[in-house]
Amino acid sequence: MTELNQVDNNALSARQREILKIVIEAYTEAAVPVGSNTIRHYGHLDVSTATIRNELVVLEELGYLTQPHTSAGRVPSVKGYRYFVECLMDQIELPLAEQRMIRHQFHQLQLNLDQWMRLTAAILAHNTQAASVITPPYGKLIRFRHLELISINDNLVLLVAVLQDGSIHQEMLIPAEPLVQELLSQYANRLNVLLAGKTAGDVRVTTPDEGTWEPFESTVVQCLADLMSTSEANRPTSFYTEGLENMLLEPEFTASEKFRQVILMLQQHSLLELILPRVVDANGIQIIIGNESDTTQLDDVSLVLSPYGVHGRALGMLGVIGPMRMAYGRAIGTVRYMAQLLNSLLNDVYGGESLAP
Amino acid sequence: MTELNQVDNNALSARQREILKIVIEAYTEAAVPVGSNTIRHYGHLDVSTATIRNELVVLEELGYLTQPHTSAGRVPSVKGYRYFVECLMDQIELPLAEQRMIRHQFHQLQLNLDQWMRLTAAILAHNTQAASVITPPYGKLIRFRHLELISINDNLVLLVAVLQDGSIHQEMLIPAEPLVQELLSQYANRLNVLLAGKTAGDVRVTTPDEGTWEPFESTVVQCLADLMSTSEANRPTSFYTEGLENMLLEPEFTASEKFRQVILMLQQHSLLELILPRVVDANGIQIIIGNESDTTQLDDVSLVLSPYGVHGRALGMLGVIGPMRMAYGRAIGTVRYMAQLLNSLLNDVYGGESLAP
DNA sequence: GAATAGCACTCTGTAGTTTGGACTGCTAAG
DNA sequence: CTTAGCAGTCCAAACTACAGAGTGCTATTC
Repeated sequence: MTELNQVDNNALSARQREILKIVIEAYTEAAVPVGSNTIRHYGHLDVSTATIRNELVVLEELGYLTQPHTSAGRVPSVKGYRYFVECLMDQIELPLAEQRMIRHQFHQLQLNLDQWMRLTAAILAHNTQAASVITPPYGKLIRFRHLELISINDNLVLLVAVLQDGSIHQEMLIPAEPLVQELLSQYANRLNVLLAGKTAGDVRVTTPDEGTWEPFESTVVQCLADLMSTSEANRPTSFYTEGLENMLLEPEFTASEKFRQVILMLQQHSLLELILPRVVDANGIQIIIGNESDTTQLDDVSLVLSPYGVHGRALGMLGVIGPMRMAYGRAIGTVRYMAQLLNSLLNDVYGGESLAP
Repeated sequence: MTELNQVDNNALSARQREILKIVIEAYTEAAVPVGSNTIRHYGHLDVSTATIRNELVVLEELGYLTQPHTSAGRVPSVKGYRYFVECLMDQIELPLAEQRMIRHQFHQLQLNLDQWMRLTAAILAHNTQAASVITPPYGKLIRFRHLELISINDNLVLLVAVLQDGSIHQEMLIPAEPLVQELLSQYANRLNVLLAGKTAGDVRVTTPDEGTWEPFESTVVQCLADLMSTSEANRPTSFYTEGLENMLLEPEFTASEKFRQVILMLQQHSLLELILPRVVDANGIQIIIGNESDTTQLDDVSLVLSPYGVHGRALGMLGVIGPMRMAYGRAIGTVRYMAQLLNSLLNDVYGGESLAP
């Protein structure tokens, strides 16, 4: 058995894996470097501390652990965390009672994506004691579905556009001359027929069956096309965050400079530019630990993120941001459940065939 | 001259005012208790430090200054700041060049309240190096203006409602049985005629001229009334914040616990419940310094807030949150300008007579 | 050869002490 | 009223001493 493990130089023995797991779990709890004594008592390991120390040296040489200084305990490295989440971690599913409670909270809401997102953010933050993040779902190649033109006053028209990913957009337009509601409704009808099911590009080049657009119709088409391409430009303009205050409770962030980087990153939306595409293109949960991302801004945090949405049509991202020593098991369980829940909610609502191209 | 001041025991002599002003300005800059020596050089005061010290004792006895400990310099008290903003402060108007630049940024946006609010928050935060806050404007007694019903799919109808304060609301409804768009449009027309100009309460009790509502019409009326009363419940559900990271740069917030309180307060929306009514009911800029508010959560910060909106119809709040030693002059100048700017933008758009009841 | 007991060594964090400096308040003189 | 001078207070930074936690190594046991 043991020999088998030693054939492959990079493989860890069962005992080494056990020790690595204990180090990570203990460090996650206490945020203090873990020494051989702690390890021995934590997991009822029946070997002496000297033996454990020998193994620690090996684990350190292999890069799974680091030592802040001689004569301190060990701290997991990024490589250590990575190995942990891939091979050692106990998968935690959200307890059924909790699942039921969460579903209950959702059923008390109306059919409003915004409210769903807020609740999701709140639950994620509360459940993981970390900061949470959620973007709205956005489509890749969105088709037009329906528009309305509403006269607000003589100088102002409200354009409401519904796209096939279920998103709703509103924009104010200023007509060159006052237009009565009746005329606006005519325009809307004509446009609805002509543009139905078209993509942004097609919308832009559409012309009427005969004659040309009225000036205001041109404005509307132009605005609609812009709005659709922006939506496609794979960057939701906003996202919700909750639970930032949780991070301030962690010892590694009381130093405030690291925390400041996190806040900055959230406010600059660099998360969206850098991480979102990666999460949405993957399928399943993405775990990004410390410097595995390409930004130094994220060097001191870990992310557990999942795509969600109506598959093939509109995808968003949700997840949590926490210290590298976050409770990955719990975080993953919660993120996975929330993503599934939103998936099914969205599919119930927007998933009917009638939305298909 | 001097005697005149001394007649009233509570009035400060010109020199005392000068000294108080210097203390506050120096403390605002350096965040370090201010001693008699600093005062002498800061303002080219032509008296000895001993004289200044005598005056400091008086100012302290009157409650304008405090001493962190014997043999430290003086720090302004809440009363001191209050006197400063009311009597001593140099009013700063935003430089014209800056005003122009800001207007320019706004003109590049579309007619979209959301975008205006974001830009405002960004400008406020950047300009004052503090955190900024802005709520949407909300009405007190809102009247119905227009609605549209849009069929999303067989089981889903989108209700878009425009109210007379210019706000737009959307809600998803599930009809008991599938309804075609044509029928929905009929419903919408009928409702638009019957409900035009009504308040939430009136909407709720409206019945058709003859017969009764169709079941789905009832649903719509119900939903509309709910939505309008929520809007009136004088609590915007959301607001924007920017520049939180600025606060972390201030020495008083690196201690993180105070900062945590600020974040908590923002996320719990207690700002809305506690402060918003007070700001909106007042007219003009409100300055709240430290414990002048009723929440201990705000004890360590100051707020400079202003109402904005279409007067008598829809009001919101905007402003900044910073340390008590914030640069009040600059903050007030910026807040005032942004409020005026939004006022005029909103009035241009929503202010036409056609919106009047 | 793997596991272990024992021991010397290293490093940190904390508590106690010292010292320099920045102020103040008071007093007496201008 | 103003000011120079001075003694006294308090803090913050620097230094020292020390206990505690933990390691790595070596000699020994199984």
